Amino acid sequence: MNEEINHFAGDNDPDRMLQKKKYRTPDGVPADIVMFTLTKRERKTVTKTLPIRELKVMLIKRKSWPFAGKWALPGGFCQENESIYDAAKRELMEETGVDGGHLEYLGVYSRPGRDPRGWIISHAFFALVEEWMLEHRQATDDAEEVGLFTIEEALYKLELGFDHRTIIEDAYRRIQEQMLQTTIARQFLPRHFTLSELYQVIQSVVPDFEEPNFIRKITSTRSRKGIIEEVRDEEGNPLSSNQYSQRPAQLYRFTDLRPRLSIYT
Amino acid sequence: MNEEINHFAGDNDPDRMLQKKKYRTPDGVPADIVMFTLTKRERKTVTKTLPIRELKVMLIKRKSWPFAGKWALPGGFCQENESIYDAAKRELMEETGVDGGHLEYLGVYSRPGRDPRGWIISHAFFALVEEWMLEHRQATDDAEEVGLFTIEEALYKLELGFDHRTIIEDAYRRIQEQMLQTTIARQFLPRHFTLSELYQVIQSVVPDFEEPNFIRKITSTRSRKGIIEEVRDEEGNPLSSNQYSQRPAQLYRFTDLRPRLSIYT
DNA sequence: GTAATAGTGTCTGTTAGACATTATCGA
DNA sequence: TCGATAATGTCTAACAGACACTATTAC
Repeated sequence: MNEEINHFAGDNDPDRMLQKKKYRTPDGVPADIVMFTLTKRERKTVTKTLPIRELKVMLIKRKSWPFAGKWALPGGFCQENESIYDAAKRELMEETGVDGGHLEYLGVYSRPGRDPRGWIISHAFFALVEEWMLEHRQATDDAEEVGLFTIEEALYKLELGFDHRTIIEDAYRRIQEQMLQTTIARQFLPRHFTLSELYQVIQSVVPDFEEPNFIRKITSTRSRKGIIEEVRDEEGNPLSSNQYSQRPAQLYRFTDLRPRLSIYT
Repeated sequence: MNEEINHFAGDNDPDRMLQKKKYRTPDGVPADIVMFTLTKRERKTVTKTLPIRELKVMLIKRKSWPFAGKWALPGGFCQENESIYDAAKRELMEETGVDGGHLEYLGVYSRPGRDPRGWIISHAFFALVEEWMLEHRQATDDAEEVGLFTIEEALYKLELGFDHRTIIEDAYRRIQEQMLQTTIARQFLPRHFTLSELYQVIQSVVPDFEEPNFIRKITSTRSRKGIIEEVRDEEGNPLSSNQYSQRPAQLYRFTDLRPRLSIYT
């Protein structure tokens, strides 16, 4: 607490303060974004089937010092007239050309020496975007190379700049947690979806999620059925889709309900 | 991304960079700590009974500009040679004189104009400390007034400086979430505790947690009994305590197990 | 028909939730 | 003895988990 009191050396005039600082201040506060997307790839089979989905992370290849030639997270410096979240939103907009999507704060990375340019405190976010949103950038901005990588590639095969490997690890842990504890799965699904699609989305983010009775459980237990609901047309007939299967499957959508989880209940 | 590239204007020498920055940088990056404690008050009854527990938050009364005379969270500025977490730990140590305790990152507060001293980006933490740890400060540091308040007092009765009301709201939400989803209850309990004590601790942080069959549920269901275990002596006899009741109650301790929660399972 | 995915029937053992009952000890 | 808290008994309905079975469509 004493630091705070003395930091500005008793000067009570905010306008003159900036010239009188006694302590070193950070050299920059960027927002870095771990952009996740779920790629869809058609399977070449005879009959209808679900596309293969795979979780990917978007990285850029740096052109200048530091870490030139290495892969890193997209990011940009925060400015005085915006919050860190604003900076992240702006950055996301610049990368995708789209305003929407899920953007969530991940944490702060401030280990001394993490950035050779000086005292740079980075704020990490993760975003869930659709695959087509990333094509925007590849088309409009040819200054830097853009790549989509699986988590394994990003973590174990690529040389990453800064402490971005740590950030991606943390982001991966967090998206897995959120996938099971919230309804962010909706970000990777159309508004109406089948339960197989939902199950597949969950599994592509959390590979060891296995629930043999998934459909039964989510539709027939009082405590869980609330988070999704059947889609019906104007007359109240259930809507179904046979886009991915011979037999049509019931369509569902997420409700606004969010159950409260507890280890004790 | 372009910001990042241009930020240092192509200068590749880190030593000279600080003099050549073209953009304004933050004026300070403090760590503010929401210190929670659970006070224990003996009940004056004839027979043995559990003490009354109440969640409190520790605030200090500011002596100087800005917000002189208002209550605020304890905090201190982060220095160049430490991480934000280090700064928070240092601050916690200064306030309590103790090194341990639970300290967890809460988030960043960076709304422009939030601090009249300039561009100040605050990082909030929350800590769980024992009541006696706060007496240290009251004894050794008489420069500023220290107070322990209930959440209701802090949020609705006090005039708080900065955006600290928002921070306390967020911290309260978070500690409630963590109380139900993790085993942070252990921070407020002795190493060995009775199930009534555990139940009471949970309830004092999450008042609307009600589980009439709490004891039954936590001891007899396979999925939940793993997080705690009975305490036994060397011969394997169960240990119990009649500190708070006539009939002795079985003592338990937390295990290291942490169940994975999911809205789908 | 066959293949492929959607969805239900059925069975057993476990859990939830409510309420009554017994246990242990101090005063 | 009574009073207070700890812990178990008991009963019904709901749920979990496994596996077999039926349903709907494309080809």
